[in-house]
Amino acid sequence: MVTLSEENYLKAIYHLGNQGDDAVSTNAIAEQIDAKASSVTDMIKKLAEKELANYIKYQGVSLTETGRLTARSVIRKHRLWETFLVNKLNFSWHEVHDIAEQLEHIKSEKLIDKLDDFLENPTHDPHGDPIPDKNGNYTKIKSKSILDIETGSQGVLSSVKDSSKAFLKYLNKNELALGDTIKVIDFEPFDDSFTIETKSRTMTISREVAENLYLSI
Amino acid sequence: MVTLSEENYLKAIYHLGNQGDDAVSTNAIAEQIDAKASSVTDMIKKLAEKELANYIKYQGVSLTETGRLTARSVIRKHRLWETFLVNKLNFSWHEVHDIAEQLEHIKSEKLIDKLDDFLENPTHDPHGDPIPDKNGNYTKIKSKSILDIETGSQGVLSSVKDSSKAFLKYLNKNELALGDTIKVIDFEPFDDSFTIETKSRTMTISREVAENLYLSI
DNA sequence: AAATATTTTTAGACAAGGGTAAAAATATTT
DNA sequence: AAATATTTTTACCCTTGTCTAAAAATATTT
Ligand SMILES: [Mn+2]
Ligand SMILES: [Mn+2]
Ligand SMILES: [Mn+2]
Ligand SMILES: [Mn+2]
Repeated sequence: MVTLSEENYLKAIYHLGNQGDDAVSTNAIAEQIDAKASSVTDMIKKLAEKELANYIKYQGVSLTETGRLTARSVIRKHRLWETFLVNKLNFSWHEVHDIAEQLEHIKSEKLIDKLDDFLENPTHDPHGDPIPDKNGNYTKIKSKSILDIETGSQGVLSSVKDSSKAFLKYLNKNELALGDTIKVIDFEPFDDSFTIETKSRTMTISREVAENLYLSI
Repeated sequence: MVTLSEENYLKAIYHLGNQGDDAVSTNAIAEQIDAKASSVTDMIKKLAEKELANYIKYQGVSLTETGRLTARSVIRKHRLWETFLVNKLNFSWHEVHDIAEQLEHIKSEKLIDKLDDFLENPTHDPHGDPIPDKNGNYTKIKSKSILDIETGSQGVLSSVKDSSKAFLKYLNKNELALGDTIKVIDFEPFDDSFTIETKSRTMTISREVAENLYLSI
């Protein structure tokens, strides 16, 4: 039995440490989870005790195979629930994270499998992130940040790196949505800004925004 | 802020004590919640401290108006989720209780309102129990247990008093479902059994079963 | 290579929720 | 009205998950 809190830690380690492969620092987890470093040390010990994590004092923590699979199962639930909230209940993509953060901890294999079917086995959540299948497998759409795309070429907005409410609301305000075709028109070295063109208009975005928009070519 | 555990206690007191009006004994709650009496005493004190319950030592506990509304809100969530599980995810009515027991604690007003709309504002859950509205109001379908119905008359199965897995599976096996028209054909005083007639067949049921079937005339 | 700064761990405390065992209060029998 | 039985409460204890403050280890500067 893995507790709600343990699930949150596993997810944090997974995301911070390249799917749990790389060692993650106590402080990094503390910031992500919004807890103190001492609390994180305690929890890490418990995860190691349960063989969900590999931990060497002062050397950071990574996930065992079981830990990784558990993390993926939580992520699967999180992303399926987000998809439900947006596709079925008509939430906007900036409203769903906090609710999914709760729903991801509901314990029932059957529930999540039936939800998956009900949603017609979606492969990506409302933020363009891939949804792991029952076995934890998924394939990420090959895409590049606008930072790494040559001027003149175009692609389809397939995911956003930052899923914070603030960024998603910025995109809503500027009528940028997943699936939109975006062409990179110009790069301005003075302030590192980009000019992009969408179906409806041409606009300038900051480096910070460009960095978070991923296009598939 | 009312915790998950507090919500479960409020619900128990509500159900055991005539919507929280009557004083409920410590032992009765302990049995319902599956906890020890001493734990119940502790929690009751907390609820009284938060002004969710009225408590006099050795005299049992009832709900305050706030406590009652909170209980109804949890019941509303429970029954809406059960409806979702049966109507949208195709669960059978005997499988949903335990999952709803978890889902009822998800915190989001907006979620439950949108779920309500998505389900097209159902008035009753899969067991025939009424679903309170946003304000905690509901009207119970007027119905009578088969025990209290005269031989020869008929009605529509509108709810089941016992929602246990065992009883619901018995009904499934015997092809009895909400909405079925049932006619009470005979009463046998020897063993208090009843003979009933449904669209498809005539069958004999025990007193214990009859007691749990509610018909609206 | 020291000195200093930062990170991580340890030690000790606390609140929530639950349990045991014994004491106190209330109910039921005799 | 006692005696006995049952229920409820109290007094402690335990686990989970968190925190603060201090100690220890590791990193970074000088
Ligand atoms: Mn979570
Ligand atoms: Mn997402
Ligand atoms: Mn519950
Ligand atoms: Mn129900």
